[in-house]
Formats: sequence, C-alpha cells, structure tokens
Amino acid sequence: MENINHTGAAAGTDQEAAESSKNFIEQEIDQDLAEGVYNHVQTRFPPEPNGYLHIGHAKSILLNYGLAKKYGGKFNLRFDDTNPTKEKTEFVESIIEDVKWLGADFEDRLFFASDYFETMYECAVLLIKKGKAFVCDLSAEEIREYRGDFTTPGRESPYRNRSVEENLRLFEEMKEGKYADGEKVLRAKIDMTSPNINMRDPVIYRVAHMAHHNTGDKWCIYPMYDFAHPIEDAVEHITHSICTLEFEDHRPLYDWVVRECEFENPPRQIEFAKLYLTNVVTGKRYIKKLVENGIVDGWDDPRLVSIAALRRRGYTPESIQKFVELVGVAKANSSVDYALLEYCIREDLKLKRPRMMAVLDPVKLVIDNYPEGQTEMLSIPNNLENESLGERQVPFSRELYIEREDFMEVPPKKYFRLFPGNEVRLMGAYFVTCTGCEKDADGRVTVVHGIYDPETKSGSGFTGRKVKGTIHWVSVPTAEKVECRLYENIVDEEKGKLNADGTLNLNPNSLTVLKDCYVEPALKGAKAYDSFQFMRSGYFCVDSRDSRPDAPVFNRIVSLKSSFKL
RNA sequence: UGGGCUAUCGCCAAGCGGUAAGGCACAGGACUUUGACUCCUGCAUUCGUUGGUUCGAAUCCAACUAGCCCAGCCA
Repeated sequence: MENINHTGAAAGTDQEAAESSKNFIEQEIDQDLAEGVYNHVQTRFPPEPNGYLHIGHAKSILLNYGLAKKYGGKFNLRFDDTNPTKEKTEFVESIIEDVKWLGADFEDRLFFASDYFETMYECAVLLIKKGKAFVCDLSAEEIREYRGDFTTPGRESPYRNRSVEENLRLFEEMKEGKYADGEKVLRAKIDMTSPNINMRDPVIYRVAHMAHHNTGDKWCIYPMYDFAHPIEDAVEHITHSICTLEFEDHRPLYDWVVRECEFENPPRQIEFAKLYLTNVVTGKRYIKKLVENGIVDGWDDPRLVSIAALRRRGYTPESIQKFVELVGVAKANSSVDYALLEYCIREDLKLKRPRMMAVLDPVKLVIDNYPEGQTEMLSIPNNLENESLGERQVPFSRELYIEREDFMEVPPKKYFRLFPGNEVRLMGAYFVTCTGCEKDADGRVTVVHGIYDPETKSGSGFTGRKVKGTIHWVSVPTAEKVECRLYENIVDEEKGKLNADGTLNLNPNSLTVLKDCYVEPALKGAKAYDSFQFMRSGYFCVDSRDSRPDAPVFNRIVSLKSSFKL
C-alpha cells in the first residue's frame, strides 16, 4: 500500500535497505558521528603476541579494518605487549604476516603498547597526584581476600590512604627496582563495594623484573591491561575500541581511566560476540597440546583453523573475508556451521581456478580400438564458466587411468558411468563404450576395457547421440604420480573442548594420505599454494611445506557437494 | 550467590509499534562435456515463557526461565 508513496523512488528504497543492513556497531558509529561525539573513525586490532592467529581473530581483524575503510578512517595494528612473561617476537612476526595476508592494510601504522610505557607511567603519576591511585603492600593473596566476592563487598586496603607524597615516592622506587616482584603494586582508588568487581581498586601496575621483547630491561614495572588498553587507544586517537563480550564488565573501568587521565575525545569501547566454529579447536591450550604430542605437524597443520593453517590448506583471503561478512556481527554467543566456511572457499575458487583431471583411486581403462603407441593432444578449456582462464593441451592415448568408482560391473539403478555395454563421455575426449573388465584372483577389477568412437571427439560438433555420464581420466604414459592428502577437522564434539579426563576427541580419519594418485602432466610444475578443482574430487592446493617440482603434494581444501547416493 | 550481557528456522542473522529479510544447511525439480556449477521450487501463522499496554507487539512494560561472562599482580 505504502508503495504508492514510493513510486519512482527506487534509489531511496535501496538506501533504506542498505541502512537497515547495518550491523549494530555501524549503527552506534552512525549515531556518534551524527551527534558529533567524533568526527572521524579510527579502529585497531590489538593482539597480544602470545600465539598464532586463528579464524576467530580474522573476524576481529576484518571487522575493525572494514569499519575503518567504510567510514574513510584508519586502521591500526597494535601489539598489546604489556606482559613480558607471555610474549615473543616470533609471534609478532607471524601476526603481522597473517594480518597482511588477510588484506587488512594498516599501512605504516604498526604500533606497540610497550612504546607507550612512558606515557602510561605519566598517567599513573597523574592519578597518584589526583589521589586516584595508591601503592599497596598487600600480597596477591591478601588482595584477593580483601576483594570480597560476588556477594560480599570488598574491604579497603590498609595502605589505601597513604599520602600523595608517599605514593609518589614509593611508585618511583617501584620503577627504580627497589622492590621485588609482588612486593608492591599500584592500585586505582575506586570503590571496594562496587557490585562490579573490576572496580574494587584494581591493580594497574605490577613489579616484574623481566626482559621485555621490545623494551628489554628498561622497565621493571608493567601496566595491567585495564589501565594500559584505554591509554593505548587514546594515544592513537582510536574512536571505537572494539573488543569481545567478556570485556563488557571492564567498560566502566575503561571509561574511568580515560576520564581520570584526562584524555580529550576519549575512545569508546564496544563489545561483540566472538566467532566460534562448530567442530573445530581454537583454544591455544588445546592446539599446543596437539602440537606437543605430535598429533599435528605444527601450528599450520591443515587440520587446524589458524590463519597459517587455512592458508596452507589453500583457503584464500577473499574466502575468509566473505565468510566473516556472511557471519555478521552481533552480541549473541553463537557457533557458526563449518559448512559456511566451506561454502565460501568453493564460491571463491570455482570461477577463479582451473578444473583439472586427477585420478585419486586409479584403475586402468584400455581402449582396445585406439592405435597402440599413438598419442594425440586434446584442447580442453581450463574452466567452462570462465573463458579467460584459457585452455590447455592434454595428451590422450590407448591406456588411461580412471577413477575406480567410475566403473561397476553390476551397476545399481541410476548409475550412469562405466559398466559393460554402457557408453560415457571421457571429459574433453571421446565417447567410449565399456566392453568388460579383467579381475585378479580376489575378484578385484584390474583393467577395464572399452572401445571409442572417433566421430564423437569433443568440440567436433557431434550430436548423433547423447550419454548420461562423463568421467575424467589421465593418460597412462604421461601421467604424473602425486600424493593427495584428505583432511577432516581434527576434533569434534563439544566444540573441540577437552574431555573430562583431559583427552581430546580425535577424529581417526582426520588425515588420509593417498599416494597412488595420477594427474595431468600440466600439473607437474604446480607451485606452493596453487589450487585447482579436481573434477568430482573437490578443490586441492599444493602444500607449501611439501611441494616438490617433480611431484607436488596436494592438500584437499574442500570437497564438492555430491547428490549421488548409491 | 551480587553484577553484566544474551534469547527470532538445524546454523548464522535482519528486524527498532503496522502485521517475520537474507545466507548456509536440507528437500524436490530443470539443465549439464562429471551426479559439480547454474537455474527454479519448498523450508518460522511465529519471534525463550507468561501476563499487560495498544486498533495493532518480535518490537513497549512487568514477572519468570535458560545460556554466557566476571572474584589474575593474564589479555
């Protein structure tokens, strides 16, 4: 009815549709911009360099980068390296590589929280001067006791009312290294009775005599996350500090810090739900265990979902971008079906990459009426749906390898591949009629026989008759023997969590190695990360670790969907 | 147990008082130089529950229920 009013206003309608598709963070940003809270947008991805990035991080990276891009703002990569006990340069490097690979361009804005230690120290001094922070001599255990619990309010520390001068002196001494680890901490003076435990005089600086991967031995006091993070954001003029749901309770403290440290135009924290994938492990603890026990061959084992693993498996940055886009952003905890990730890589590769012939489980097909010793070159399009991928020359001869499952001596109903008396098309070549097979003593088929019809050559325009089945093949004399690895997710059940007894639910078929595979000669020179669709077998990618020029190793990226059921 | 957050199809997710978008998955069918791809078709009378306000509620109010997070000198 109201369409009458919108007649001829298609543009407006589209715009409305675009508006309504904005996620909740974009809506918040729109409002901030409209109200003049900010006049620009600046985001960041702030990982702690204590491990490898996985698919869950990709959501945060791409979300932050996407927001900055959408609003014409900047996106920073910042290492939140305030805890020297867990951080390593090795992780810094892998994270930079992964973020770049994902396409999140931080240009020259690569920062380290540790570069702001001086500023943070000054902020702490400011708080002390304002009477908003104090040096506390309580031990870790005592602080815990004083903190109270969910139902009991905390008690104030006996050191809470030290004078500004004394606090200043003590904090200075902490910095100079006069105290041992754990002897003293700096605490924010907020409210020990707050129902939000984060506000019960949180520790904001601790003593830790330890070399830092970036600052070395310069500091022996390190700021805590709750104090450091808001300052890092403020220093970089971040407007929207996007983090995950578990930090919601920390927001009042975040706001307290930027306010008490007197930052102008302070950033604001917005939380979203983490990405969980069904049937995979993302927990560092679990993956570490798999690596240590040699169950996987490293953090980039294709059965894992670290960015490095996905890359090695053959996933493209585009496919992950698509995935993150389809998953959406919300505040409800959820677990996304792994099938969506698979859909995204299939979708990305299907028009991009060539469709080649590879036989994973070979059996010989002899075309008895094809001249012995003859080889002809056939032109086969690389991708029927994408002409720009061109075509290639494939050798054809009397003896071919075909897929064992493409022949059945006694076919079930609706099986239209090779069986005695049936005619099928050899992809890109000729029609061939099956005349029988040879078997060994165990009854296993060793050779399939057939005769071809020269009239039916592909591309010749032959329309005399049709066949219901088409099968792929590789010419025996020129076939390349390769290894193909089929991977399944390594863990399932309970979202990849540990069992009560500490063991993991390993999928016994998580890795199947097929050593007797044959591919076209064109695949001989395939390089690391080259990916192809092997007809009816799925998408495969040359393993970056095991690629050899003479015989590449192919990892299966994803299977094709199959509606054929016996 | 106090506080915070969440609840819309098997899985994600729009929706913001005017009568339930979309994607994945799944199921039929058409097409096909692979049973893939593509293309059609189907897939929530109902929005955690119960009440209330309203001409009208997934949207507002109340109560309840369930799930997640918080008691590191980790992030």
